[in-house]
Amino acid sequence: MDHAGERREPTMRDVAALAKVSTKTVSRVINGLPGAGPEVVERVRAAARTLGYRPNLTASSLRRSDRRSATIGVLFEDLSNPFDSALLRAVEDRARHNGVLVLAGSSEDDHSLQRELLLSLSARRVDGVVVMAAGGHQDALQQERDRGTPMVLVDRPPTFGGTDCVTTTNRDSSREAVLQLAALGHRDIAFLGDRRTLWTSQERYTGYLEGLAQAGLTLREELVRTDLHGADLAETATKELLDLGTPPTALFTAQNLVTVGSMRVLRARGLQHRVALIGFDDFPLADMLEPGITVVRQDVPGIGRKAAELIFARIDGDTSPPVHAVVPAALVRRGSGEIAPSAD
Amino acid sequence: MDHAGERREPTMRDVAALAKVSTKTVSRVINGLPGAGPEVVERVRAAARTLGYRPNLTASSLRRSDRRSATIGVLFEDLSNPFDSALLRAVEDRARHNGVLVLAGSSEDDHSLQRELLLSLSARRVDGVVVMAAGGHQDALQQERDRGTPMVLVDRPPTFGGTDCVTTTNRDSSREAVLQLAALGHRDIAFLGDRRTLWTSQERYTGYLEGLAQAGLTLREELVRTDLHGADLAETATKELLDLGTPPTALFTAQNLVTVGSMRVLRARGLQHRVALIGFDDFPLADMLEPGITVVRQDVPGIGRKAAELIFARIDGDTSPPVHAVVPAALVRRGSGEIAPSAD
DNA sequence: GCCGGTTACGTCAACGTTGACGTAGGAGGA
DNA sequence: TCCTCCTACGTCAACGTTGACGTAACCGGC
Repeated sequence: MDHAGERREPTMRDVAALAKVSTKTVSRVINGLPGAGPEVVERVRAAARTLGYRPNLTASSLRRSDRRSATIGVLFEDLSNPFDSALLRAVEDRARHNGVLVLAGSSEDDHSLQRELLLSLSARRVDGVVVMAAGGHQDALQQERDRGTPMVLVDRPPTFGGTDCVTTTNRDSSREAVLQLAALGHRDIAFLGDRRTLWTSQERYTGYLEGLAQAGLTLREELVRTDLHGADLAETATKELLDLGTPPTALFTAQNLVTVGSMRVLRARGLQHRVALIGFDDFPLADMLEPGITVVRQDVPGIGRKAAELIFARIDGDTSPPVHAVVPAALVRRGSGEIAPSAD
Repeated sequence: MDHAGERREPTMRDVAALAKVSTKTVSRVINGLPGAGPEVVERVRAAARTLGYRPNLTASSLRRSDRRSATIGVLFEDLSNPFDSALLRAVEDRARHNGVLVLAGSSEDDHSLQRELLLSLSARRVDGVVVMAAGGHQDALQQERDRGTPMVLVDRPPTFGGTDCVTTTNRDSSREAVLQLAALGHRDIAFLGDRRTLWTSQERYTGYLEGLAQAGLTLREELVRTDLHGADLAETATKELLDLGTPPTALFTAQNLVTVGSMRVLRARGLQHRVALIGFDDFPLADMLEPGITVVRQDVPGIGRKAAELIFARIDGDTSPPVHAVVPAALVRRGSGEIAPSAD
């Protein structure tokens, strides 16, 4: 069954020898090109089958004129994050449809790691990359872009020009969330956000400010907590907020894991029915909690589809001006965002 | 900034010309091999920098004797499933550590799609593959294995010999779950499982049977529902079970999405505090529900690490006998599995 | 019978890189 | 002084494949 035998992999030459034709003819048959008679085709196919021949795409793409590797790179922050993995899946589906495979990596929001991964992708001559840009400078991204690699940024726009990008309605949806809380009578609405270096965090914060302003509320600086990377930091920050003399009556948590962290604290203190909560980013089972968690839901498959569409268009030579596609998010009301301020 | 100019990518030849050395010397410098004087090294580095040279790994691995592509393939069922994506991340971390990139694909539990993806990986000459075998026959997997591609199966063992594999304690943990329910006094314990073609489903079902037997309970065939692929089918099945003349007082849901489906129905009927529930596979926020969901938790990072460890050992030439590693799962008690049968 | 066109092949070089091997020059030892 | 060994390069071919181009055989039409 399993032979550890170190035999060479069969090549076109081997197939050609067995079928008594030239390698060029084998190439024609394998690639389904015309110029081979029916019986020769059958002979070559049979030879390939008996030898267990597999075409070598790396050799092929090295030689071919189009130089395609039929592979794209995907560089997200953390592939185990549900947002990232849903996005990956959407891109992958579209890629498969084009006969393209996906090289996937997690940058952990570290731009030096992102740079390394980008170089690795570049060394493998991927046809294009879909990137969730790490915070901080984007020199490596720009450099790669400038070398001519088709590139689409998702979730966060580039700090340099000339590159397609797909984001969601971060600011507008955040404003909407805050306005909804204000409409219920909340005056002390806290903002809990991820790293300030992230564009999405900034946008959502701006939306928060706009919401407050539009509702005629004044900003209480001490209700703003940022740089909460991960649920643990969010928990700590939420506790601090609730321990304030005049604690917030509503929380706007501007990221996935931050929402989870805040939820944990509210539940631990039995406040989940008293303090309103709206989170940015949906997550599984948000509807099954008590109360259900009101969230701003991004259209993740939509974003992924759009990003894939753009990257493949660019790969196919589309040279139209760069696009910044904005895929709308929607407020999903489930209860936690519909709690009015308590009367005490 | 962005020049669409169709200029050729610089190669070693270009660098060599600029640095006034031979391509072989450039190769030595790029690969950090000895045999180049310090000032030549500097000259070559400078030339590479000015030209924006990037080594071409495909050409390199074509020519090199070890033939490594520094790439492995990962073929899971659905990369957007939290179990799969956590596994992917664990494998990816270990791969990165070895300077290896990951080509990821979703087989959707369709063995003909899996075959196609496997051929794609093979054409790219990946150094090895980590596969969650699709249900049904595994001819394509075996064929690939027999060609000498290092392979590790995760979650489900191979139906053929000679291949490493990493699974969890499906049967033992399922038995333990059922015994816990029986110990609380439950006599009508339902089994809800995924596709019967899946080895994990079969194992968990066997564990369920063993649990019943060990507790001295007799199997009620009508309490067994299988082939529930996805939360929707699970919902329907759960409703049917609850509508029986003598409905079950406890549910053992043998997969992720099945658990979610059952939970939805229990909540919709207000039974979440009356009908006991233990699920196989943990999921995010299971602890924050009311009641918390008792689950059998697999050690996903552990499984991923082990799988990665095995595949890289094989790639590095380890020829010891094939291993079937079993990573223990643990019962996590959160409430839903600790509900005693109601007295009516 | 001859000519132009088409079909079905084959030959050859090249894609970018590296292994095998060659060589010039200097260092070091007897 | 001569020989050996080492260092720092260079030359060449080959990895598996395909683009460009060559060619022999055949077909149809006049």
